[in-house]
Amino acid sequence: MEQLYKRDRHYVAVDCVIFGYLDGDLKLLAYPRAFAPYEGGWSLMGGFLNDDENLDEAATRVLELRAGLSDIFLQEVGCFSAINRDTAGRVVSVVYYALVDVNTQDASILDAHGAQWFSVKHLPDMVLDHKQMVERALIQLRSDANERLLGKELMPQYFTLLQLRNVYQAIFDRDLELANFRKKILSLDILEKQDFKNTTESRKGAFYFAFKPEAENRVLDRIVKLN
Amino acid sequence: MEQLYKRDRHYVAVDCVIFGYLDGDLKLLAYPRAFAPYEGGWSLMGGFLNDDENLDEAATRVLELRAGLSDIFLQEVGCFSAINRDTAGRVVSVVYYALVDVNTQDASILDAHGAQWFSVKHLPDMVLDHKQMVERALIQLRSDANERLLGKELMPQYFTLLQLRNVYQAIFDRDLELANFRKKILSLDILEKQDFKNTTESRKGAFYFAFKPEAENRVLDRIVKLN
DNA sequence: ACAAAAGTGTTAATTCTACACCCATGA
DNA sequence: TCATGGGTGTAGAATTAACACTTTTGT
Repeated sequence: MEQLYKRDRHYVAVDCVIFGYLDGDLKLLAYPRAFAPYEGGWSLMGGFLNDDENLDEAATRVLELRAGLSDIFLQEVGCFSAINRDTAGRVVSVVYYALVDVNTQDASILDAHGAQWFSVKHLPDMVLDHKQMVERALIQLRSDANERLLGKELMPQYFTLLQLRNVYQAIFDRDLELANFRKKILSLDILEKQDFKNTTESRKGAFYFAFKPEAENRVLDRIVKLN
Repeated sequence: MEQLYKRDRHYVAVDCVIFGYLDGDLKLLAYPRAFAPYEGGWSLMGGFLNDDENLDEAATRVLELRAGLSDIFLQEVGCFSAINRDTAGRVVSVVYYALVDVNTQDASILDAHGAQWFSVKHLPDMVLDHKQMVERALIQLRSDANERLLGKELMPQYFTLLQLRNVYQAIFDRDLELANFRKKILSLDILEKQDFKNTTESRKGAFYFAFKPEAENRVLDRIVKLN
């Protein structure tokens, strides 16, 4: 082994881009930074990597302990490592995005930290390079959503196809024909129709669907066509 | 700022999955590890991150100084951070893949390190978690190649459409109809036909093409259909 | 009965696929 | 002229896109 002790060591952080779905569009959860410099500036939830955990575990811990979000879908986005990206010292940050169902999470713990949801279409100014992190996370999310049928994580266990379409519209920020979206999604053979309906949004009622457990992570060719 | 000095610090490494195209298939460049443990085991080219460089710079430096490869296309793949992934200590590794044109690189410096090209279809056993790194890099490469028209980096400046198809066949490890590939690629409006031909591979000669400089990084919907 | 959302059907346009076929050239 | 890739054309299948239409049910 090369002599490790002669090498530079670095602070390694994780920063979490927390996405949620609310009121028809995709939201980012941002926190007012609790310490100087830039105290009070909008910031991602983050924390430092410890010796006794890997990066996934660190991100999970940060979300659970510091944001009160548990059992969350997490996906690595990439590293931000510019030398002066953090004014307080050299920190290599690994960005994750998280998808949370806004309704099943405890709002009080978010309020306690002063957290706020922002539409990704109107992001606030953010501390350090956090806005670039959000932008890269969004690109990654779209790419993933195109080949994986996400949405499970943003929605309740049972949902209607209209609700799923609305989530996809929010993720891609574009209109998707409902009739065609239905046919496309159903042809993927990934959802299971339930025998009960959601009647809160219409007289007729829309059948609920749920993800087939096995099919959850199947890689698909393409869900929404770009261009 | 939180008190950085109370946090754990970590060795951060970059490991480079070097892909090349040769004899009709995609190759990986592997090196015999020069130090214990696992001395002599096949390994990726890697190195540690210094305080005065970012990760891209570290990867570039490693390729240049240690592998003799300059002016190389590099793409981040992701982090490997399992606590015991490196038996000599806790090292967080960031994986990159590199695409190199085998013919324009100096073979002697590779030989000097005992480097060898392996077909990605028959990878050797590798040290630590390097084989998983290669597998993730390959997934990333395929995904990128599908939306970016890579190949520029694996081939000479001027190339025929047959050569480009052969590279794509190697990347995706599957046959692609030449006639349909031609039409698809040309419809993307990304290549510029030259007015001279390659006559080494046929009597008739095939026109050379080159990438349009502006279009280089355009994001495309999909180049090869999966399934 | 009617309004409103759920869900189905239909058609045209586009893209994919699999071939057949013609072209240019050196030997 | 013939063998060999280079390059084009085309027909059928599959997918996509746009929009019309039918169904259900609370009021």
